[in-house]
Amino acid sequence: MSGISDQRRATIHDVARCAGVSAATVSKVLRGVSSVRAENARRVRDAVDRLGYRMDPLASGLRNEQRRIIGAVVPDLKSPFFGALVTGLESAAEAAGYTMIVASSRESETREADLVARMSDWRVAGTILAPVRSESGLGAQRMRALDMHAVLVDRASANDRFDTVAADNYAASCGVADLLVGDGHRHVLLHGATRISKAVRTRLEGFTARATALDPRVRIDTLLSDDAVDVQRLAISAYFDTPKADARATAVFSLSQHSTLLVLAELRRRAIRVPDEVALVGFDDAEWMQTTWPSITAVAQPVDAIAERAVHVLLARIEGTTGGYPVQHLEPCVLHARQSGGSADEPSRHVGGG
Amino acid sequence: MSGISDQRRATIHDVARCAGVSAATVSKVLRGVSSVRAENARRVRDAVDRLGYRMDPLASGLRNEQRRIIGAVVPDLKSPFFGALVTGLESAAEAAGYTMIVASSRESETREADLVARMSDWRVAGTILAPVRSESGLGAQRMRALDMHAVLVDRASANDRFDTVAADNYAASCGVADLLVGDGHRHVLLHGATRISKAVRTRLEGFTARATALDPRVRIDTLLSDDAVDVQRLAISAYFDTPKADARATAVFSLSQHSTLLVLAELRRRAIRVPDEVALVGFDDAEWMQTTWPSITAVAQPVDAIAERAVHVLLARIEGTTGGYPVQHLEPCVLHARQSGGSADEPSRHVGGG
DNA sequence: GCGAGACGATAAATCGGTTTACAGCGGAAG
DNA sequence: CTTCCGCTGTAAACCGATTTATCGTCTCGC
Repeated sequence: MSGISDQRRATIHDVARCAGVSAATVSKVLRGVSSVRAENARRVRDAVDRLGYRMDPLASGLRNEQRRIIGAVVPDLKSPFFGALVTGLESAAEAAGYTMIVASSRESETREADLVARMSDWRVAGTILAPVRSESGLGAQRMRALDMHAVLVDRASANDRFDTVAADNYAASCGVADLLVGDGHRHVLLHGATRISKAVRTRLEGFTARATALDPRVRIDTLLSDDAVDVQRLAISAYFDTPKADARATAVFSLSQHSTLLVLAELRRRAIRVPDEVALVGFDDAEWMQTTWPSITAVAQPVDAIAERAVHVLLARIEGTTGGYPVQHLEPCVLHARQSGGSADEPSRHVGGG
Repeated sequence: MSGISDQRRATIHDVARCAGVSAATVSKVLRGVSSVRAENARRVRDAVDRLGYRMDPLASGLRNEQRRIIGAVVPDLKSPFFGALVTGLESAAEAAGYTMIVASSRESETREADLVARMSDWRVAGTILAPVRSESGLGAQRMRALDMHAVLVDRASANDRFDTVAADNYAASCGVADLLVGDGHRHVLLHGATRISKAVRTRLEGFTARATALDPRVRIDTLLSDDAVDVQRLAISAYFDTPKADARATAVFSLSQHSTLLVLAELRRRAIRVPDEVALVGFDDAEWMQTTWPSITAVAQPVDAIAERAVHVLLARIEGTTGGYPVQHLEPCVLHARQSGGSADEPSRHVGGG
């Protein structure tokens, strides 16, 4: 409050006095507990309106062991993926009457562990953690030690202590294999430009397994690194430098958004026609991929579904309605077939799920 | 807490008992107040370590009028700009010993006003609002009514009640005019694809004023709309359809990131060479703009500077070290001259500031 | 008419800290 | 020797809600 207008906020006692009842009665009315005479309830509501009373959510939770707060820790708020995730989490939490506290670990595991501890300081009812590395990283360890309610999201697979929610990377990559191999490609380049997280590894495995199953003769090259952009660019360039056309892939499956961008730029610079000479399918969709020309065929992660599922699973744990062992949830991705993938006119379709 | 391990968290009273002093003394030690004998301070710190005590930030603030919390309300967490902004705000707030509570208004003004009120419920020390529309929108009105400490960022210009912090859109656009007109362009298309916010209008005005000042004969076309993508695409296409080459612009200044993408895609589809036939400069930089080919000349907004400034200005108000009228802060942008702008070999340079 | 039970309301305890008012103590000044 | 002051430390009040224990009242059944 900025000094000038010096009227204190109304407290529950002010409301009680104004309505001629006790604070306990006001509390009951406000939280919808029965056992209040209709007449008194009305007077309380009148007083609330007249005084413009609003409950202090902090004081409200003070006496309870847990507060109606859900913590969220994500590695990076700049990325549209986590931005969308947080937005979804916020909606779902709000719908359930919880406030969200968001913090970014900025891809640092020690910071992640700190933030988890800070969430515990706030006596959050539960925490949703998108780990920097994996389900067994520092943050998850800390949560285990602090015996917190939590759900691991995105960069996490099955865990023996916490529920997990993630995109079905494996199935989605199988879907990409179906598309490319089904389209006649027998030589594919898998390109990964980010740190090799569990998610990226799973994508690689899914594609390889399915492609090999479809046709054992399929040839798969891989180009993985998390070097600087220039180095990676050179690597891609070198790959496509090969004189014999049959020595290089006819399709690229890029395993992350960043990777898609890099490959695309390099193909353009070399004036390789997409998809005629080389088809391109990317993991992780982005708005610009519909807008470029050619538009980019990509796997869209079900970020809203992940967010909603994560909150629901967490709330179930908090309320104790689920018991027993933790569950691994996989949400189906959607493959948006656009121009760069080759075979056009194919509708978007769901791939995988669990 | 998940039930099994049933040891309550240590409270300040536990620490006091363990150290053989009173809770008040522990409180003093913890908050670095002097007037505690060195011997006692040591014993308190020992007890804190032994018990693993951590303060409850909620209970801590309960007695004070304000709590060490800063609220942030942004229109959209999915956008990298606001994601980066929030990350910066979080860092700065944390460095000052505050916790941040972030909420997304999802481009809705009524929701914005709701969130502001909710921040006030939390007794935040101050709020940083990136308004959906402008400095006179519903959120700012509510903050005024609630007499809150606040700073408006990004989509806001001078306000008679709150300090504001934003990128220096005007000066940056002047810089773009310098670049393009200086490069010989005498016919420029200004393209805006998003809702016409105050920021976009300012960019337009800055460019027009400077370009006209440099050479009164400069011709400026404008294409502004917030229609659906397809409609906009058609509009751009139509613009470049003109048969006479001298009837169309030789350079495009796109006023938002989305707009840059749209224009770029359309130029590509029509196989118009960038920058040879048409130069392109965009407002708002993105990672992909360095990676595409040609790379995109763009104005980078000083998001970290904005965040840091916003927090510092807010803290100054909270602590009452600034008085008098609110101040409008403009942070200088950086123009990254890359390939699409034409004249290469020019280093990035700061444009504007205040 | 009386005890039991249901119902509504409230005073008081509680949560975990901070702040205030005051007390004890030792040294310096008068 | 007394007084006064500054320095430490503590008990108690306080913040704004929830929850508990208690109490009065009314009704019902016997």
